[in-house]
Amino acid sequence: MSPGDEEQAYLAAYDASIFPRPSVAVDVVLLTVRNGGIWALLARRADHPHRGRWAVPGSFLRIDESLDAAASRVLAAKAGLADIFTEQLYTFGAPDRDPRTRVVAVAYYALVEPSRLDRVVSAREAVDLRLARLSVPWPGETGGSVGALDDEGRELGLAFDHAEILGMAVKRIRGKLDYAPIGFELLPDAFSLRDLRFVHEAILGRALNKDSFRRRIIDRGLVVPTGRRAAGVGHRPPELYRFADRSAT
Amino acid sequence: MSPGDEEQAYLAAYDASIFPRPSVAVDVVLLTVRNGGIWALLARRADHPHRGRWAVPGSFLRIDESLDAAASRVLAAKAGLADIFTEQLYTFGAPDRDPRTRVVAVAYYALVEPSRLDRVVSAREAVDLRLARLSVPWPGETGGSVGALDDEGRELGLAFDHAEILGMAVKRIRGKLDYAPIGFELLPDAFSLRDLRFVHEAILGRALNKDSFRRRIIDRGLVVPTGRRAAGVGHRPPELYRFADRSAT
DNA sequence: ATAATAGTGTCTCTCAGACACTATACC
DNA sequence: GGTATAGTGTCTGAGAGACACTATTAT
Repeated sequence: MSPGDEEQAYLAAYDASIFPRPSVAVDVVLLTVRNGGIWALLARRADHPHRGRWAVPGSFLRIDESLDAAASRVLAAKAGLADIFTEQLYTFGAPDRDPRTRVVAVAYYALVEPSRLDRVVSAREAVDLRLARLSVPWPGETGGSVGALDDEGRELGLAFDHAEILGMAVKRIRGKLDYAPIGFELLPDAFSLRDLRFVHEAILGRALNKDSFRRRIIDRGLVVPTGRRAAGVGHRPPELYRFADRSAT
Repeated sequence: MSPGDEEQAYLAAYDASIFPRPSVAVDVVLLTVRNGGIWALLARRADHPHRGRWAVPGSFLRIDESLDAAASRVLAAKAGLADIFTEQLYTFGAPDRDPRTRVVAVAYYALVEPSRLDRVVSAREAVDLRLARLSVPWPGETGGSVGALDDEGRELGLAFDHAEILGMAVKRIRGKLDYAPIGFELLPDAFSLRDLRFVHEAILGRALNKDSFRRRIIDRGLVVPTGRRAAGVGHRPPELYRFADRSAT
């Protein structure tokens, strides 16, 4: 028996069903920034458990699908979105996080420009799918649970451990903002430096110095002026910039 | 039927077995720093697949065990270690990463002072369990695969996607080093600033400025002098410091 | 003209790197 | 005393915050 045959025989005899297996779900925190805050797409649960509560969109992982592919599938199915910045966030695996059965949830986060979401949310009746403003009760990158608010500023009931998942997403983008060009994912192709600063301020939850922000962004070569200016803004119109391809850096 | 009863009935009727489920494994990259390099604990695989190749220690997740608990269990079982700094790293889920069956691997990394590992590795015959120096072919936080070397500097064959898992661990600790006190996890209770700098240099893979490193560490209040000095070093003995409890900051 | 924001120039403060200099143990 | 490293003092340059000042458009 050659080593290759031996390995083939081993694999053929391997019984994958001897250990009880958890289910694996992929949940995607779709984030955007508008009105000075961070907003997340949430779906109202139609079924038990946690029926009527609001949940981060997700799906069980298919048996021949990569984790990244599952995240893309969730974004396409729940929000009709493709080509979105998406990154793995953290994996949640407390034994009792889902009362049905053991579910290990691989969480992702995705960033999208708000105008691409307006269509998504208005297409539904905004009853079972909505954008909710996040309320972050901790400063900086402390971490912890994060709530979601309805239009009147009341806390929405969140399903499972999704307050923790939202908290991890906020912590992550706050941490990445300083060294990764993620602000651009939340803006249209052309934007003023003021727009970009507002995005950063919303994510960080604090005001930034106007002048040093401008200099930092320009000095790092992250943006390129387009030569166009915004119009009809009621004051001196700002130069519009676009994200500089990182290959230029 | 009250809402509570209805939920109970739903959960009782829920059949968790209708979807095929992947296996979930927890792999732990146990890292230490010595001789100017980063070293990882690797186990030689006794069985197919990848028999004879070197793998990051791991185990299948038990059905009632949290992910963190599984990581601790792996450290206790494979290295006899408890109370080690451990943190979730990334989840690897390519459909073909294990030829036996679909396995989603939740990777952790752990940091330990090298003297605590000498016992572990010498207890075995160093045939099926060893520390291997990592060879990192990329600068900074670029990311990518990382190899492991034997005592003669030859590449060890790694199992599965474990070169990628090692790479993610190195990328993570390089990124965390600047803002998190992880260097102390790799040193005994009392250490000189020179020792600490060598740990940082080994992790980052580049030399650091002696003077500014000293000032940065002291000015941030991360360390407290013990009043003791190292002895028998052949030159002026350095002050020994200990890690300052972060509550003091 | 006025309001409002865009955008520039300059000063200061902090921090990292560089480097010179002194200190101290072991040989 | 020589050697090797510990530890301090000082200069310089880069970058952030603060602030004053000019520029430009809508009303």
